[in-house]
Amino acid sequence: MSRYSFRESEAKWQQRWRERRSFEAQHDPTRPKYYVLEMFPYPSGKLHVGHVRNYTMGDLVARYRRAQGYNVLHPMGWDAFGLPAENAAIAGGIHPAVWTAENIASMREQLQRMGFAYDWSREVATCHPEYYRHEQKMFLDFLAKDLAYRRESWVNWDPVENTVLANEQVIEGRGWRSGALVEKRLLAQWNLRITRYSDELLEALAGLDRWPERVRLMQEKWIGRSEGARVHFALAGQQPGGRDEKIEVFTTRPDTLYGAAFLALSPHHPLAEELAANDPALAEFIAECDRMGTSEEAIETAEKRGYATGIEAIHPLDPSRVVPVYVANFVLMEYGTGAIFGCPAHDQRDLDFARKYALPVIPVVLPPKEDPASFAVGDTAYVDDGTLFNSGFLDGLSVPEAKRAVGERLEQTGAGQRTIAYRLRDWGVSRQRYWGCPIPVIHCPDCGIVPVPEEDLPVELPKDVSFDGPGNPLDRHPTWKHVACPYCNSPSTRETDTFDTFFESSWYFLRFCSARAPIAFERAAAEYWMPVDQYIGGVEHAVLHLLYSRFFTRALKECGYIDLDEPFAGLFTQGMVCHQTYQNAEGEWLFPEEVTSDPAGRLSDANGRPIVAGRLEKMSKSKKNVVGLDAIVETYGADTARLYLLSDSPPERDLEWTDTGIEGIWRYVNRLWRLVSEPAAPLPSPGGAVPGELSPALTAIRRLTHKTIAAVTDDIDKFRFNRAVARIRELTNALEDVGGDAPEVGAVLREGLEAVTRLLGPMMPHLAEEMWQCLGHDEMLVDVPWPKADAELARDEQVTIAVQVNGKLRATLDFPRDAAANEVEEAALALP
RNA sequence: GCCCAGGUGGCGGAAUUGGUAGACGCGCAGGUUUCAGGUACCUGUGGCAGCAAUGUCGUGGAAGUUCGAGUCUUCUCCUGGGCACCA
Repeated sequence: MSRYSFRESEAKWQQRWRERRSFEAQHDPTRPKYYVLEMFPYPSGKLHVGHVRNYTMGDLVARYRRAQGYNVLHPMGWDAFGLPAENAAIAGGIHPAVWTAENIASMREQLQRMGFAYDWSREVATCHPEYYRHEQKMFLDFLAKDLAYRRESWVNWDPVENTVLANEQVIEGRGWRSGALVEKRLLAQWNLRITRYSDELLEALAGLDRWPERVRLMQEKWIGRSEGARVHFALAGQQPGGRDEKIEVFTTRPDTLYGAAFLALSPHHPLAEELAANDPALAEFIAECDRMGTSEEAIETAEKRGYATGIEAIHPLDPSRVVPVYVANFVLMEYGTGAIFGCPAHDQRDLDFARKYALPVIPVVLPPKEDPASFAVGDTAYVDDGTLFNSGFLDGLSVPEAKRAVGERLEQTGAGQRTIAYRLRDWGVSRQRYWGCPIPVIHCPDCGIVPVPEEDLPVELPKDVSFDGPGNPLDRHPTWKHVACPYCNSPSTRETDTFDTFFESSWYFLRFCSARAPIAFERAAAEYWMPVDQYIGGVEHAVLHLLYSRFFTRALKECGYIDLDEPFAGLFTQGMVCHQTYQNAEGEWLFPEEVTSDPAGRLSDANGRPIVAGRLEKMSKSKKNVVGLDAIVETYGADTARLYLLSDSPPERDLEWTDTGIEGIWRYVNRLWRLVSEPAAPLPSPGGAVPGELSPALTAIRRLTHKTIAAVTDDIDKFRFNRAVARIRELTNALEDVGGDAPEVGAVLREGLEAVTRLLGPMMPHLAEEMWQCLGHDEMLVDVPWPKADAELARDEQVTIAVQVNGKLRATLDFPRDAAANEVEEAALALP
């Protein structure tokens, strides 16, 4: 009994594919294209099985579409800028460029050993000037179109990484990478005007019908559109400086305007800051608000607090009424106008505030079936629809009607206008780090901030930097930042901030279309290949990379690079790979190989101390539940690892890595190999027809073969890879029972074996090539088209009908497919 | 708090439109091979009762629609994920 020798086989076929350049994509507008892309990795050092699961799915799609006749583009590259390289430099004295290059080399080697069908001629690494020079040019174009601007603003400061984070990178008040509590700082920052496309990015989500609903929903929430109105409140009486001041508030409930009991300003509202200049108590209150904003616990337990400024504002619809103006800790400067009006009766937070400061609670929306004379709001604000009352000209209207009526009135009187507010903020892209793309601008004492002229690009990172001081090494570099102003020649300094690394990943899919072009990308190539037909990656990028890329594509369109809105037509978000975790009594994590199990299932470490098996968690170095890819490939080969990653769980769900699971696949691999290398019946030469007259058993095999082809094709189309694998195994099991000397046995067996081989091709490409060759074919399987099921053969001649009485199965009856209904009924009724 | 997704054997998971629940695999049990263990191969495997044919119970829980519900409806519990002083 021979074992499949994956070592020789995998190396052999990888070399053949490379020699024949099987996977190099050619721009050919006469052929239908298919662009498959997996989110490119950060070159952290080693590939882990989570990466491999992602790329195995992408490779399956790429090879499948290729077999279907598409001109497939399936590239790979490296998201090569980022902090770990810089941290390695600080810790180990190795230059980020060297560290990154070494990691890329070893990860490329690992990918190639997996046999992925990448077009390596298009490989890119974002840290090369040949790559990032193009995004410097893009940035200059963005500046010209006012899509990029610099502004002093409150930013999220990560005290561990010593850099700024975008809102999207702050998760529960902590840096998305470092996990450190984020602080607020006022800094001059470069921003990209993503908010220009707020509405478009939101509207277009509806058209992304091959995206997971979940991701679209998350982006929708992130953009956070809300319709409302801006309302102007004039200040009453004597004003500071005697000026005619107004406070502009934003509200989504203009219908409740008559219920207004107070105005509240953000602590950073210009008026609040102005008042604080002459009011030490207010200044102290504002300082207090700033202090508590940062700690997580403070946000959790923060009570709604306000400071009464003593100022009053005139009600815009009823000049006889005035409301007090507070500065309040719960009003955000960044959302709406930084000021609100409070309607305690119909907003819970406003109600809490009003109760605390003894403000009036005036109900203006009457719930259905309530008596206007007796209705009162207790501890719970009434937020639903009803009939307006206590509201002048609005009385009797429903909430939507009142919103419209107030909007119209405000616009007539000039006291406000209807508007739309978004949660989405502009994207701050400045990072105070070395290992990123330099922002191509120069600070000139005479001309101000000026762009680097295009002919001076790229602005390259200096190689001779030191990491032994605090802050940004670029800033400390002795010469790099000192330049003459390109416009007036005055001694000037370069911008030392670099781009957020999401800048690079926002357009790499375009670069792949013409990866060696002297420009960012050739328009014709990009318009042929784009959009990406199938994008595959982790759901953790649902609002980061995926939103930035959608924005970037639109920004590039506005700058005339390409006529395209959406970069990714199809998106699939795969689950994580998890593994059991192990902890000892001290709570220290152990590697799986450090844990042994006795016959009773008790776990212990090498010294016999007891070990507790923890929950399944995403593989991570800190929890030591990682599985080394090299060891797996060394023991079982790439194909076995690939099939395991496809077979055990639905691709969108998390997968638990188990050693016994991969051993099961390894047994299957050997069974397959035996099935073709030692066939149970003499096989006819390839290409022969299967005889028409067959025994019922052989007919059943043929039927299963064609049913399997149809079902697997459908399953792959729908990303049900685990089911596709199960179907192929079912057919394999059936073929193992086939045997005999009659010539038609061999013919049926060959048909089945060839189907199994071709269906497995995109999953286990090396083994499938080996099987295909063993079956006597000269051409490579990679060039063989996808099999087609014969619909006639796949159809059942006999159907089994269940007979149920009161929902309980009592008998089953077999009928020919075209049996008449009454015939079946009669037979059923004839049963005892 | 709000919004999603999901609860099916010991485990991962299958189950077109409501129509034979548990495909495929892991594990487990018995067997063959082996000096032995492991490997490999074969057979069996939802629970309960029974030698068996078979009966009966079974898709988180409760109710409902239906000849018939894992699938549809309502309520509820649990798990995972996302968002959150958003005016």
